[in-house]
Amino acid sequence: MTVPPRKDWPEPGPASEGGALLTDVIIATFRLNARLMEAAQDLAAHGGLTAAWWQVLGGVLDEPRSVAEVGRIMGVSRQGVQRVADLLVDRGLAEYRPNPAHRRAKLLACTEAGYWAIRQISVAQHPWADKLSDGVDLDDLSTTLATMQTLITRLEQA
Amino acid sequence: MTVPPRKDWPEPGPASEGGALLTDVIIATFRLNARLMEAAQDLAAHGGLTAAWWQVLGGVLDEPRSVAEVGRIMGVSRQGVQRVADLLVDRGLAEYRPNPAHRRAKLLACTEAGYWAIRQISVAQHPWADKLSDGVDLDDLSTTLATMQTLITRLEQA
DNA sequence: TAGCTATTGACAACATGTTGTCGTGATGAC
DNA sequence: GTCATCACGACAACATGTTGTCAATAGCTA
Repeated sequence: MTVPPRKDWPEPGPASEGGALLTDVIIATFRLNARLMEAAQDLAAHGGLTAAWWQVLGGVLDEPRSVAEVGRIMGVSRQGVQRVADLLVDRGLAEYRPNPAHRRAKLLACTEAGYWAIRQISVAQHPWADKLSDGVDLDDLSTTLATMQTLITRLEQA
Repeated sequence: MTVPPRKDWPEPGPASEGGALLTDVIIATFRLNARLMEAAQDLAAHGGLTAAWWQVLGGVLDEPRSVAEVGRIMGVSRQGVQRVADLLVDRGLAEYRPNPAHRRAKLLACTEAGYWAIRQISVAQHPWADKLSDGVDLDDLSTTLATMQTLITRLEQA
């Protein structure tokens, strides 16, 4: 899924100065998210994956998990994870293993081919992240992170 | 489309300090985007719209535009806009008008019902934006906006 | 043990958005 | 004026993710 940039988000300018600034931050968030998802697609392609496959495979890198568990971790419905997981198993990037704790809920595990694909991606990702952040003021980056997390916390409380 | 929060985005930590901070900013961007989209859905519901409908309708608030033009403005394929536009016309929130410059490419225009729906949304949106930004340091918000825009610019250049 | 409840996977329907193809209409070069 | 090219809408196929429903399974409680 791709979230496109919103040029004409219909904002009848909020009264407060903060509200006005926030509006621009919201628009920037949408645009930045779209660009980052594009970049994620490009990076994932280095391992022969899509961003969605990368995400699911990333959820079982450290240890095998049930499909529903991966869904919970990522905040996605288990049905969506299920479809991707079946595709990954189809292509040999992951496999289902018997779950000693639950007969029906098999465990999804990353195969050697899966780890290889992830490794290919990280090789491309490393310089990408360094290059993107190069020259950006560290304090500014910290402030940005803290502010975004403040907004996230407020939105999640409601 | 909803972009879910990534708890386990597979990052083999970049070497530079900036790269590491950037990784957290990226994760925060995904989470914030997801929360904002949820909020947009809630706000849009106040006008009986979905976020996608709101977005398309917002693209023709100031003046009628062809479907392809709206798609370009929003960075979405014209086919996606077309589907939503047909739905909006179906429900009387928008209408097609003859295009003097192109016989086939009708102009999508907002109807009175459409403007009313948008108005309903803005009534709910106004206090929402003020409340979300209330108490957040204005300088921090400015820094956040500038930093995000820097990242966007870099990503769009490549 | 028996039964209730929550979790899980399977399946279907749908929403949103993308890409590809095709025919029509507009535009510019000659 | 004619023709090549491009823009646009229509249609189909597909990708991704959601919700709803159902049956099987685990776990808890009486």
